[in-house]
Amino acid sequence: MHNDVMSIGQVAVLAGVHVETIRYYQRVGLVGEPPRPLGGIRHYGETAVARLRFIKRAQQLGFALSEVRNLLALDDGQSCRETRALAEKKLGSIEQRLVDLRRMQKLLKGLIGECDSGKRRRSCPIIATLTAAD
Amino acid sequence: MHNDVMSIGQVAVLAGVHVETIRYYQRVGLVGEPPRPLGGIRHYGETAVARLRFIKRAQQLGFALSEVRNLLALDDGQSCRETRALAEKKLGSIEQRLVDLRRMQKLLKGLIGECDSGKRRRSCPIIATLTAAD
DNA sequence: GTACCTTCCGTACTCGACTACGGAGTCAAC
DNA sequence: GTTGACTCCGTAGTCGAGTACGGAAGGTAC
Repeated sequence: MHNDVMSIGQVAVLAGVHVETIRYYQRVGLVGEPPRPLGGIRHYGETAVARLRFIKRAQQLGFALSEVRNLLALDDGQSCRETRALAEKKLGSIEQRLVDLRRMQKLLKGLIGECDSGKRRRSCPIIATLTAAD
Repeated sequence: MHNDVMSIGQVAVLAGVHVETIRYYQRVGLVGEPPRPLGGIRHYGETAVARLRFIKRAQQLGFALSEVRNLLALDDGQSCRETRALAEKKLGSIEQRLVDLRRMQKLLKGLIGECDSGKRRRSCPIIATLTAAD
């Protein structure tokens, strides 16, 4: 370990992803494939692990792979303004999603509360709301 | 309109969905297909519109079609307890999603703030964080 | 009666991020 | 020298909720 002659399986373990995921990233060009030494097995280094971790972290922040691709292009760390712009765009979409989810949460909570209050004896308020003519 | 001899297109307009969506729901058994009068065109009634609206409303509350299917089975409005249980389960998953998104929001905000503070001159804090060895 | 719109029906495709499968080759251990 | 694990590679399938396509038949307006 910690050298430059790792197999794809070792890289996968270190990066915390499945081998198939690495292959998939290679297919879509998110990570490169090291040359294959004459019909042998490809050797990977620490940088491969680092790149995979980068991808996984970005995903955890909510970035899609297509966006991660852009982030990787800014990997030199010199283009802070572009990176910041991507982050702000993502933050905006997350906040929109939060708004939507909070609305759903509120509605559902209200409906569940109505069930509890037992005002409408005859029919379930949730079903009644879903069925409402308007 | 407002009768029981509507075409699928009229139903679609009234329910606010695409014709293809109705067909799709028919395929997956979410809504039924009225009989086809001898090679002619199927007639739909108000109940079809109501059912589609029910589905759309449930979706807006965050229910997946597979869950809507369960809700539809409780459509008599008599099984308030089961309905309530489904709503609470959904509420729970929405709240989990809210937790996740708030975490992302916080992290992203922090990173963007670091960009602004300009503490780290040399490299973009966002990239640096994504790249971090640990 | 014909041009045009809609319906009917089946099949296939979309997106995103993988996961599964299968056969062949490679490598290390025993 | 063979077993068994791992790698390589291509193709195909998964999930959810539709969307697209295309040909045939039904219905309507002029």
